[in-house]
Amino acid sequence: MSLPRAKLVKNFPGCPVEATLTYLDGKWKGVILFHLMEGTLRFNELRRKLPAVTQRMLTKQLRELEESGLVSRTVYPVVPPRVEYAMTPLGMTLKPVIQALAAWGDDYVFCSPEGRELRLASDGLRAPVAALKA
Amino acid sequence: MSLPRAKLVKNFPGCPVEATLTYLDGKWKGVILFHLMEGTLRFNELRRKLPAVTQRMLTKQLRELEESGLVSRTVYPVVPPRVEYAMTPLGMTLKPVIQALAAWGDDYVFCSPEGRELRLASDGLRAPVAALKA
DNA sequence: GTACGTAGTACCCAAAAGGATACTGTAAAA
DNA sequence: TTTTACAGTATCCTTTTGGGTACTACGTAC
Repeated sequence: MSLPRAKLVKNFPGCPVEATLTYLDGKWKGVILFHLMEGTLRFNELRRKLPAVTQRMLTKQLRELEESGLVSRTVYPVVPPRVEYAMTPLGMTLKPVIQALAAWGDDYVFCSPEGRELRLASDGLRAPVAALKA
Repeated sequence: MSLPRAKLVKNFPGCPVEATLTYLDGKWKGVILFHLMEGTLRFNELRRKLPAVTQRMLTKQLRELEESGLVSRTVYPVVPPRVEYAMTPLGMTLKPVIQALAAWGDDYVFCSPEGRELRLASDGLRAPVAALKA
């Protein structure tokens, strides 16, 4: 439809940040995009990369990503079935975003040794504070 | 506790991307951070910037951001009450992330003229495709 | 003396998100 | 002949998230 690229986003009940987060929202979308950035994957390949996800959830998240146009789904009519998931060109434009998210996570988020709990580098952000000046 | 900055994140049931998203997750956190990046705001100032948020939700989201250590809350014991919210140094490290999210939102997310519905620039990403090669 | 602005809480409810489990059909491998 | 891998669905249930409304206290302005 060749919409004029009017930044109608300004009317969004929030801001461009929220707008983007809308598409990344969902428990597994971040990881999925992260892995697909590296290359096409089959359904069960993805599943193995996300040990904790259930089949149902993986399917759901992939369908949503597909509907957004960020990920493509290609079915090969063979048996056993072969379905490949890949980033679309539009999806690839998210690369800088995913990289920014990953970089921050690497620098500031830790798992407590015991379990699954996350924690921020709140202990004064010793080393990281340098990055602040840069 | 001066944890060695071991990247325990590698054990996270997802990846650094998910880890970061964990902290941005919540219907209003993105917008709040976006606005606080520009400077300290009082509770009702924020509220005016987010016409659609309810008092209860704004409070909740702010408390969560405070608990993460991304935002600080300063109470001035005067009457009427005065409470100021500001980014912490740790919160400020999110700036590149917020900027990346905002940039992508600006470029690729549109509101349909009618209403509140979001849509991606899926019509072939005409202009944006150039950015892909860069 | 009533209303207003400030920064919230408390309580209840609806909707959405996520999870557990079981089931499908085909072909090749064991 | 049973099992395995593949890529899912279907059904049900629990948890989380978000929203609506009413209430608070205090001091000032009208």
